Amino acid sequence: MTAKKLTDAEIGAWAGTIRAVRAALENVEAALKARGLPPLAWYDVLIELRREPAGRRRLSDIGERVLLSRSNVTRLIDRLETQGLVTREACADDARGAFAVITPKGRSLMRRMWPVYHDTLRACFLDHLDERETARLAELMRRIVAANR
Amino acid sequence: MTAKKLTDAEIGAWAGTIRAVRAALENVEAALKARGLPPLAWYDVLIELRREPAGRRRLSDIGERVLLSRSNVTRLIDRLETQGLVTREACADDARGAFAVITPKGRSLMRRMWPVYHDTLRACFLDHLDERETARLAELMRRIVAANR
DNA sequence: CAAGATTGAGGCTTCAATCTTC
DNA sequence: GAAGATTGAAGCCTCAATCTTG
Repeated sequence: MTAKKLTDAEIGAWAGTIRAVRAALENVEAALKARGLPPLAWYDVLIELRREPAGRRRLSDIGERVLLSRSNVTRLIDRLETQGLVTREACADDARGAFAVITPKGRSLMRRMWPVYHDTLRACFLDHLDERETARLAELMRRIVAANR
Repeated sequence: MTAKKLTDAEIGAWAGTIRAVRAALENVEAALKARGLPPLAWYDVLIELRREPAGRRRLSDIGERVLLSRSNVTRLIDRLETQGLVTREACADDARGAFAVITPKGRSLMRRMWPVYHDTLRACFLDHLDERETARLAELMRRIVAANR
């Protein structure tokens, strides 16, 4: 029978990371809402579309790439489509598939959301790390993500 | 007009941290579910009750302390109460308030959940950091959390 | 009026079932 | 049969309104 104990540093690393991410995300969501802007999850989808030269991506791709809410992509795209931020396009090679394509209105929304996202993320997270810590944190988290595949 | 750019390291630190936390949490939830155990949020509440000598805490306290889902505590406690994991108790000093009290069944559930939580957390997160990295990560995240108050 | 807690409504997520196409 | 996507049902979260007590 093993003890299954964690050290104080381990508890601090895990609980602290969760709390820090949550606090930053909550502040970003609050800042967006205060300006009448939609949730961060919308930005998260739109940016993945905008990364592509054609401004579009398969729905199945989106679910894998997105940072938040791996949830039902179909209905998330439904909501963006209702707002005119994306359109759906049939897929030529694979008739099962569908593309989501970012619209000019979608690109315009991103330009309004970015400053809010950027400023809040700096104030609530990035500004509290120096350059070396930022680089180390990135390396370390990349390692963990890579191990979880 | 400012550029509002982030460095690659900053993007990596932020996106990487979110992805790492999400991956670890998803793996923990999956491991619990695979063994027929309830979601981590339940453990998260129970442990806050068990920390107290009397095994109880005011509902308003719980919302502030819990790691995940700061959401509607009333209904979360409702679910735990339905399963016999906690009971509600009136508050003597303040008739507005209510306590949630962990039951023996609640303590027993925690003992079954902990090994799964522990092992998965190690495998998906903690084992990929050495001792120095763990300590630094804890310190750094503590700093960010403290700044967000 | 403020704080602690509960409730109803609406929105989002999750899960399983389904449909089409590969 | 497997993969991409959609749908219905059920559960959970969020928000505002409410009730009670300080």
